[in-house]
Amino acid sequence: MPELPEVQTTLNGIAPLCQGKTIAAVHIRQPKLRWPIPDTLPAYLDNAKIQEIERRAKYLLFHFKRGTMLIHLGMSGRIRCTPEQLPIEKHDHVDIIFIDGSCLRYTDPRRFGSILWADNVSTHKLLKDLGPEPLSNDFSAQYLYDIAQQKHITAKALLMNQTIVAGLGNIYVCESLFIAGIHPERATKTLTLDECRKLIFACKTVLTKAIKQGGTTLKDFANTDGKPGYFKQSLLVYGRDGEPCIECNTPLSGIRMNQRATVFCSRCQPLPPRREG
DNA sequence: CTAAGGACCTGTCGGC
DNA sequence: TGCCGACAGGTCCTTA
Repeated sequence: MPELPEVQTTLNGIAPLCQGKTIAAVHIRQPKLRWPIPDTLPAYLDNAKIQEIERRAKYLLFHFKRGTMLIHLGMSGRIRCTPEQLPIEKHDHVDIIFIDGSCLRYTDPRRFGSILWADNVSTHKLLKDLGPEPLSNDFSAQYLYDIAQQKHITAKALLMNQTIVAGLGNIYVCESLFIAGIHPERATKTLTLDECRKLIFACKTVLTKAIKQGGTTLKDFANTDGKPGYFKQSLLVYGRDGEPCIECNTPLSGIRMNQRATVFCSRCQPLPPRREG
């Protein structure tokens, strides 16, 4: 469940339940995630109190006095916080038990997620090059336009690149490009400032709505409170290739870009807007 | 720099 | 019912 809205939904769900709590025990049943969970993690967490939890891009940051635990959910990661330790099921890789008996549990079938420690978040390898938060004012039309001018990449790659804007993924990029009327293969050099305005607006709108609806739940279930995300029913193009465009009825096109499903409307998102004369 | 591909994993679904 | 390939919300790393 991993783009920004899903991570934000996770944060909203767990923060009230574990912020301020002190850790009594850490159980690591499977340390082999995207990277191995550091051997030193349990020692860092032992008897430590969670001061604050925040989200940066698709990472959850658990701040302690001694440093920060980073959690990335990868493709299939999930976190729940329950009043007590529930029976352990397949893929429940890590439990963090608090002194009041409640349990923060990390579950991840594909194990593309990661749990790491950072002494200093601002210099951590995985975080230091992240671009601005898409919902912040730093993610502006002028900012995007300036970068678009410098790059020889496609519009889709522009928004997928976490060093340019941090938090979008395959679903929300497809959705944003559609709302902005920009073809995913459009060369960023040809984007106008006005088109960048549209893109910025589209990204912010989609993310905000998705967060409001608790994110997108594709297959399986649930967030931290057991409810699914309801944004799936609001998806305009993702997962709908071959189906009619909601704007013009043209069957949506499905292509692969960098081995990722890409869906768009060839009429609402025309390719070379033509080039000049 | 950019593009493209592999790598890391498990589960599910469609086709034969 | 079983097997096989394709595909799934990510992203790092290596190779052209």
